Amino acid sequence: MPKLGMEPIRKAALVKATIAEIGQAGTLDVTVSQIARRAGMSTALAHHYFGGKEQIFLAAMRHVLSIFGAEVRGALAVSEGPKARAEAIIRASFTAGNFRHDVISAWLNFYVLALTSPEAARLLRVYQRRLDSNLRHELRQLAPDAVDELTEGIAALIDGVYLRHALGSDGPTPARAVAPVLRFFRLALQERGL
Amino acid sequence: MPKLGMEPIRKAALVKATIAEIGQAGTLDVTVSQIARRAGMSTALAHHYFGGKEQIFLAAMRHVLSIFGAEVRGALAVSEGPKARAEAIIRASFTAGNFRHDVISAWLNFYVLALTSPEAARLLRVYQRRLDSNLRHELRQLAPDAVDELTEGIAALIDGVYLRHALGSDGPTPARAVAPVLRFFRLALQERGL
DNA sequence: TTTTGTTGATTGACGAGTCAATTAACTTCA
DNA sequence: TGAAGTTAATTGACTCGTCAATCAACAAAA
Repeated sequence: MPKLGMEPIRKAALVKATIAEIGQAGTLDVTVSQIARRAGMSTALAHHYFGGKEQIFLAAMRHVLSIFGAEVRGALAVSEGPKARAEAIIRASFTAGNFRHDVISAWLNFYVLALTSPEAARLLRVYQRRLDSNLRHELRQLAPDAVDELTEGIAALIDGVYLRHALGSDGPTPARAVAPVLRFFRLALQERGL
Repeated sequence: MPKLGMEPIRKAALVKATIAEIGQAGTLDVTVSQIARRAGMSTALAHHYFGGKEQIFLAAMRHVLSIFGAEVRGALAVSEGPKARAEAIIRASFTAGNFRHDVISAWLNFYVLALTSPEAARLLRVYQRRLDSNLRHELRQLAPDAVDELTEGIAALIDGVYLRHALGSDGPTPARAVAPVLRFFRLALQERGL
């Protein structure tokens, strides 16, 4: 049975299983053995590859973050002009994928983890900064004198709307979620005659 | 030691200890015995009064929520006119108390818990609805045709800004946090010539 | 003496991490 | 080519710790 080159395959399977398991449990309170079982291997092997539970979680979070980053880059690649590009960034935060139950679970638990795990806090800051600087780059070209305000407002709105929809009683509705953010953005531009 | 009428005192002590303990741990992963010890009693007694761990947490959350509700009512009581009252509601979400480390911790963990505990989800919805209807009541008098948009935007902005400041690298700064929300509010009014 | 308050001790379950041992695939060199 | 040696993959069984919950029993008040 032992084939060579299994490491990346197994690691990927564990990451995927971790996200699924956290999604199903709604908590970080999932056992290594649950994760390992879902990924089709023994607990010992999970430990062998990742070293410990927290490192499994962090790998899973890095994965979610990297997908998100790719989506943003993808959206930017096909958008021209600062206004369209800013809107693309906003939209990327509200794709259907980001509203999958397990992804929501991962995000919320990630926030909590960031309260205590320095490594998680670092990762989170990377995400925040990237969103910030992406937005800022476009907004500077639209309203140089109000970049800070606008960036702060839009970034916060994104997080807030996401949170409300993720936790809302009526399930997540990606399409409806973007609306308020875009409205704010356009209102702000309009006010400046753009 | 056994004095009568201990129940409310013990319960209050446990609630307070729970919040403190969650704050220190940053997680809901605190043991009943840690809580009980901090509250100055045995684990058995904690179980005796609350029945179980989850019920202790929920009591703690109800407490945080009720304090928050009281603050909003207090702020409303001294504000006249829809504009001032709306601003009062906004400001109430950003009092120093809400940015205490342990309260932040409680909130984030509460969000996570709401993903799986129906009772927690119910409580959360109570909070969300109250904020919504409070805002809506004032906004209707300012801009009847845009109540929905405005309420949604402001509520989301409150949550988002709170989240960002709670998790931001530079510690929470209540004063700076309100600014973007008030800015948005005033901008929206101004746009409507109010 | 019944009710309320209180605890130490115990139980039963579960979980993270470790280890020794097994298997298969690759490598080397006689 | 094929025997001997090396390394990656993999696991079952085990350790050690922890924790929620229960219980039997004691103390004080009413």
